[in-house]
Amino acid sequence: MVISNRLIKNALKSSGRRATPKRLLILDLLGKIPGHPDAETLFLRARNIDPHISLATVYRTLALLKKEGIVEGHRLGESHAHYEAAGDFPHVHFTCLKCGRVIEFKNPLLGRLKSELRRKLKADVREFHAHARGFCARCRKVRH
Amino acid sequence: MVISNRLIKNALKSSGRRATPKRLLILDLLGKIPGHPDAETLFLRARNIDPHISLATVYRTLALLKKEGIVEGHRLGESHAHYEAAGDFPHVHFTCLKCGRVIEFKNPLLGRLKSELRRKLKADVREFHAHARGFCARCRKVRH
DNA sequence: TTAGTTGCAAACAATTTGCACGTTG
DNA sequence: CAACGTGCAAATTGTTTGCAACTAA
Repeated sequence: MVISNRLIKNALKSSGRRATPKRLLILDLLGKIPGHPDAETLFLRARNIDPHISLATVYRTLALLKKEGIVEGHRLGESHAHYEAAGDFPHVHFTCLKCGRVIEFKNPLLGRLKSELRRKLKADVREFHAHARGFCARCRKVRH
Repeated sequence: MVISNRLIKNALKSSGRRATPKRLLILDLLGKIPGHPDAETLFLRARNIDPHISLATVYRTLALLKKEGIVEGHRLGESHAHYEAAGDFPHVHFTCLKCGRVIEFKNPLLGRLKSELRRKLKADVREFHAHARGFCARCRKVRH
């Protein structure tokens, strides 16, 4: 999910925010790093390009982009959050308890579930996310 | 979701763990406290009954019960975890961003999604949880 | 020019851990 | 008695914040 810079600039500008190089960099990395990087990973990767960027800026940017609905944060592991560009086809995140890899599972049932939720609860659903944990096909066999 | 003490005792004993009064107390409270209490709430409630219990014990017990598959922990808000007895009919947790209340939404699509996941990924799915955030029917009208 | 942004270090909140003592089987 | 459980305080982890300096519109 890569997001065009112009779209972002407008989204930010319209709420009085600035599209600074650091913000664009973080967003760019979010589109380029495969999987679902956490704040630390984004920070390290960003520092290769902009050596003076701070972890605080990464967190502040992620918080901002989340508020704008441009990125989503999920707690895939136990402790810290992982981020991804929003707007992709709805999917379940499956985390393997042994090897740790995250598999995205796309399925139309998710979209249906979301609309059911909207309809039955008469709620304005802003975020929707499903997450599963277990042992992936590979690891379930070799689990000591 | 109340869980019988005998079941627990056996589950714990079989893995070399002891069914201590403190552990049974916490489990009992998990069944009795409505909604999805967090560790702090459980701790305060437990202290009314067993004044010497510590927060560390609550956390250690929750971790243990989670490993045994007896309770589930979810990150409903942003920061800390909420807990509930496991094994209930699968449901979505909807959190209202304004009033904060949590609504459980039961729907058969969830069960179907879980089996699809199992089947397509050939994975051993241990936990499955869906979570939504937004504005509930009441709050969406009055959102200033 | 001025409101918005950033780095740095300190603050925070939730959770975990080391250790000495208590408890259970 | 041997292994497990617990309280306490200290440590850790992930994230947020105050503030002075900086920068984009």
